[in-house]
Amino acid sequence: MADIKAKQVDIVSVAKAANVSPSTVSRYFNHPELVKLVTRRRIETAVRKQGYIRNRAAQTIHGIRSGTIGVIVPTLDHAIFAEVVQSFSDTVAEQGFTILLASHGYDQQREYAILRKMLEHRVDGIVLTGLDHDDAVFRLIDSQTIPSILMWNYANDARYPSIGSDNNSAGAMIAEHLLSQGHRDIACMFPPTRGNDRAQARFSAVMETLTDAGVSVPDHWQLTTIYSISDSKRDTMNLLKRTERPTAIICGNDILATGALYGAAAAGLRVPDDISITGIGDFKGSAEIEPALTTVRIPAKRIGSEAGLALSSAIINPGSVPTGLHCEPILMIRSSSMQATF
Amino acid sequence: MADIKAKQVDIVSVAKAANVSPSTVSRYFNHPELVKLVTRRRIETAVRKQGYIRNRAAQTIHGIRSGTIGVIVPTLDHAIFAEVVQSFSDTVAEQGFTILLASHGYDQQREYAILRKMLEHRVDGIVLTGLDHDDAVFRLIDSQTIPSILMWNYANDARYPSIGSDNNSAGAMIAEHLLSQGHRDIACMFPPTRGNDRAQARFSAVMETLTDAGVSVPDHWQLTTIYSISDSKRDTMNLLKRTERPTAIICGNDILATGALYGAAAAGLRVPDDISITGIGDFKGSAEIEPALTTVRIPAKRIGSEAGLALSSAIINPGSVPTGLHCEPILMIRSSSMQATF
DNA sequence: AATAGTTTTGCAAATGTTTTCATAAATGGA
DNA sequence: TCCATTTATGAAAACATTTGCAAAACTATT
Repeated sequence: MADIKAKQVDIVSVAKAANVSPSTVSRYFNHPELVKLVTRRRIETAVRKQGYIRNRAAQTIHGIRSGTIGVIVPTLDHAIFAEVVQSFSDTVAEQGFTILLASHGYDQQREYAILRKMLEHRVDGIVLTGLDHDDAVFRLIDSQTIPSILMWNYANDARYPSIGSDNNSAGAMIAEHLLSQGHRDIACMFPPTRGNDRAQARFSAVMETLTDAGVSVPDHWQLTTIYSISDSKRDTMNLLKRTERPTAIICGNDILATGALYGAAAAGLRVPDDISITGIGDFKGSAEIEPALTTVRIPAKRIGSEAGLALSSAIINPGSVPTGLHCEPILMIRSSSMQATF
Repeated sequence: MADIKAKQVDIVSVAKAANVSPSTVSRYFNHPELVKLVTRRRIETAVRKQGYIRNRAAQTIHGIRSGTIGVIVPTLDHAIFAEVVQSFSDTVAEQGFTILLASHGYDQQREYAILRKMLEHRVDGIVLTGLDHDDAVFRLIDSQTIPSILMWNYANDARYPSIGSDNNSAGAMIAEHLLSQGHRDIACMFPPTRGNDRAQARFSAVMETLTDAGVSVPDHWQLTTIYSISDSKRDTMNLLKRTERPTAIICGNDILATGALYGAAAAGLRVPDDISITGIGDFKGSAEIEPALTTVRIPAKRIGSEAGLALSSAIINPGSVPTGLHCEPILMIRSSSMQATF
C-alpha cells in the first residue's frame, strides 16, 4: 500500500486533536498544575492516541537543559572503567540525565574531537577520566559554561574538581603493608608509565615508600610489563628462575598480579608461603582467585556514584561548582601475602 | 567581578563578525563548496576567534539527523557487555555517531522508560541487547521510523534484525565436544534461566544434545547457581563431595566455570585429569586461568562492530532495513577438558 | 560594452518548542 | 447581579538553525 502520510506528530497536531492551543499542550508537560483537570484529560488522550513523543532538541534550543552528560573514557574494555561508568550512569539517571559515552583509546587528539562533538550536542556537563589531558581540552571546557569533573583519580591540585582515588596513597599503602610484614627483598612489576599518570603515581609512591624504609629495589627486579596476564606470567617465571628470589612482588594492578600468581605456580612456588604477591585495583574476581589476592581497592562504584551526584547537582544549581572528593583506596589483605620468612 | 556578559556565540554573531549573512555561515558548514574561498576564510577566522560550536539541537529540529544512537544494555558490569558496547561505539564513531548509553538492570519497565527518553532525544537508531523485550518496547519502536537492531543474540525469527550468536549453537557445541571426548556422566551448572533467554537457550540446547546422544543428567547433577564465582565454587564442592562424581561439568558461562575450577581444586581434584570443566563465553582471562578454560567464544568484538556497521548503514540509507547476521560462536578447546577416562 | 550564463550571497520562511503577556472564563463576596 | 479576583487559555515572539528562492556579483562571450 502507498506510504501512509505519516505526518510527524508534533505539539501542534496534539493541540489540534485536543482542541487547545500548542501553548496549553506545552504547559501540560511543563507546568501541569496550571492547566485545568478536564483539559489535561483531553490532552492526555490526544497524546496517547497520536503516540506523541516530546522533542528535546526543540526544547534545548530554548536554553533548556539537554538532559545529557558527556562521559569520555579511555576504553570500556577494562572492567574497572565499565564499573565506574555503570555506577555513574545509574546515579545521574535518577536525576533524569542520560549519558553520551565515547572512548578515545588513550589518544589525546581523539579526546579533543570527542569533546567538541559532545559540546555540539549541548551536553549539560562533562566527565573526563583521569587527571591528565591535552591543554586544548581544558581550554575548550574553560570556554564553556558547563560544569565538568575529572573522575577516577584524585588530586587536590587538579585542573578541575577530581573525584577518585589518590594513586599515591594506593601505592604507599601496599608498600607499607609488605614492609610491615617484614619483607625487604621486594620486586616490582608495573605497566609502562609513559602517558599513564595512574601507573606513574603508583609506581613512584611504592618506590618512595620502600626507599624511605631503607629498602632498595635492584634494577633487575624492576619489571615493566604490559597489561596482560600472559605477559606478566612469563615475566614472573623469568624473574623467579634466577637464583636470588624476592620474598614479595608488588604488581601495579590486579591483572599483572593475576599473571604473577600463575607464574609463581608454574615456577613451582607456593603463594604466599614462598612468595607474597600483591595487586592494586581489586578487580572483579581478585577476591575469588586462588589464593585470594591481597590488593588495594579502588572503590569504582563509589567513585562513579559520587561523581554522578556531584556533577548532577552542579548542573541543577547553576553557578555552583562541583567539589572534588577523595575516595580513599582500601587495603584488602587476603591470602596472597603474609609475613616474610627469614 | 561582575559576570562577563558571555553573549552566547551563535551563527549570527559569527556572521556579523565575518560580515556575511547567517545563511552563508550555515552553508560554510554544510555545503562549503557553495561558498567562495575568500568568504570561507573570513568565516573560518570568525569561528576561531569566537570559539563557535555548532548547535546540533537546532539542526535536529530541521529533520537533520541527530548523530546519536541509543544503546540499551542490561548492565555494563559484565565485562562481556562492556566489550560489545566498546566495539559498537568505536565502529559507529567512525561514521560520526555518538552513543547515548543506558542500562536497565534487567528491569523491563525501566527499559521502556529509557527507550522513551532516547526517542525524545531523537536518536537516529536504537540497539537493544538480547531478543526478549517487553511488547510495549517493540510497539514503541514500531511506531517510529528509525531502524533498530537486537544485539548479542541471534535468531532468524527475532522481532527485529538480530546480530549476535545463537546460544543454542553454543550450548550444542560444548555438549558435543564433551560427548565426543567420551563423557557420559555429565553435570550441568546454569544460572537461573527465568527472564534470561540466553541462559535458557544454552541450557536447553545442552540438555537436548545430551538426550539425543542417550545421555541423561540426573536431577541432583543439574545445578542452578547465580552468577558468582564464590557461589559456583561452593556448589561445585558440594557436588563433588558425593560419592558418585560426574566426569565433566558443563557450566552456563565462564564465571560459573571459573568458580567450578576453584571448587574442584579445593576438593582435591585435578582438572582435567579427574574432571573436565567447560564454560561458555570466553571471557577475558579464561584463556589464562590455570588450567586454561575450554569454552565457547561469543565473539563480542565482532558482534559489536557488525552491529555498528549494520545500524549505521541503515541510518545513512533511509528506507533500507538492517539485516541480521549470525556471528558464529567458536569452540575454544583448552586444557580444562580432555578425554574421559574409564 | 552589452549580453548571457554562472557563481555567490542574502532574505524570509520554516522547524518544534517555550514563555511572556494579554485576554477570557470562572469564582467569590457584597 | 455586579465587580473584583483568581484561574485558565491563546497569540505571538523567541530560540538557533536550514533552505528555497531571488537578487547580486562576477565571468565569459561576442
